[in-house]
Amino acid sequence: MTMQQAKRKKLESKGWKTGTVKEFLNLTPEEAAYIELKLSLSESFRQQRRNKQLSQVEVAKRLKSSQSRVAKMEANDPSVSLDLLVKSLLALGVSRKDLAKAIYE
Amino acid sequence: MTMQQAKRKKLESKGWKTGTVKEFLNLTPEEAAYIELKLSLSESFRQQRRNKQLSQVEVAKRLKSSQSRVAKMEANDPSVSLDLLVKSLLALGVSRKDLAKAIYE
DNA sequence: ATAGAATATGTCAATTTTGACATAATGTCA
DNA sequence: TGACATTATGTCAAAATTGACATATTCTAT
Repeated sequence: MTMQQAKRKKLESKGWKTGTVKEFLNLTPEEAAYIELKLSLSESFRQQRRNKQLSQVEVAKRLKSSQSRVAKMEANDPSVSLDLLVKSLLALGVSRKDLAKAIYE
Repeated sequence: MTMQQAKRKKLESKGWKTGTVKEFLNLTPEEAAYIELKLSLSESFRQQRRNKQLSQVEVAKRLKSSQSRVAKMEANDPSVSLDLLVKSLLALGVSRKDLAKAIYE
């Protein structure tokens, strides 16, 4: 399985249906970068939450959000903004440095 | 002039009126981090545009946005999202690596 | 000083994102 | 198995963000 196929599968498995975001392989570089960026943050967020042994309900309370929105953040749902992901990571205590790290990989 | 005073002035001079974002010095660490983050991206954006010798009108065309919105991005207006800033930077050709760099400083 | 370019600011309807809710699906453990 | 916790998915009204427009202000030449 190539790297591109892996990424594609990862996206398709979530809200980013093939038809919605067009074909992943056809995305312009910046579109692709944006989506991958969100994916990275989404994964970082779940990781942070799990490291802290918190349920989605508990995290939601901290963020003054809801369990369903937290689930969507972690599912990389298209309705979730970068703003929300970044604010949430910061709220979980992630430093700006770690954020930068999460963004670049 | 302390560092905090400098930052405060920078924020107050723009849309982030003292009453709106409360007192800068009273912000929680994550609120402060979020605002500073946007400020960094906003500055990076202007820098990118100037390096490319583009007017706001020209950049707006590339981004399929408007001059006024570009001005607001650079003014770090509260109505501008992280999403917009990040998408715009990517559209100007900034790599994910450089983005991470811009975020951490 | 004055024209014209560039940038800033205010407003608004349309679009997007939000928390919340209901409910379904999955996981866990006795 | 079955109760119970956790996570996922769909929907929606409220809130936030958007591009666009008008207009004001600032900058840059001559």
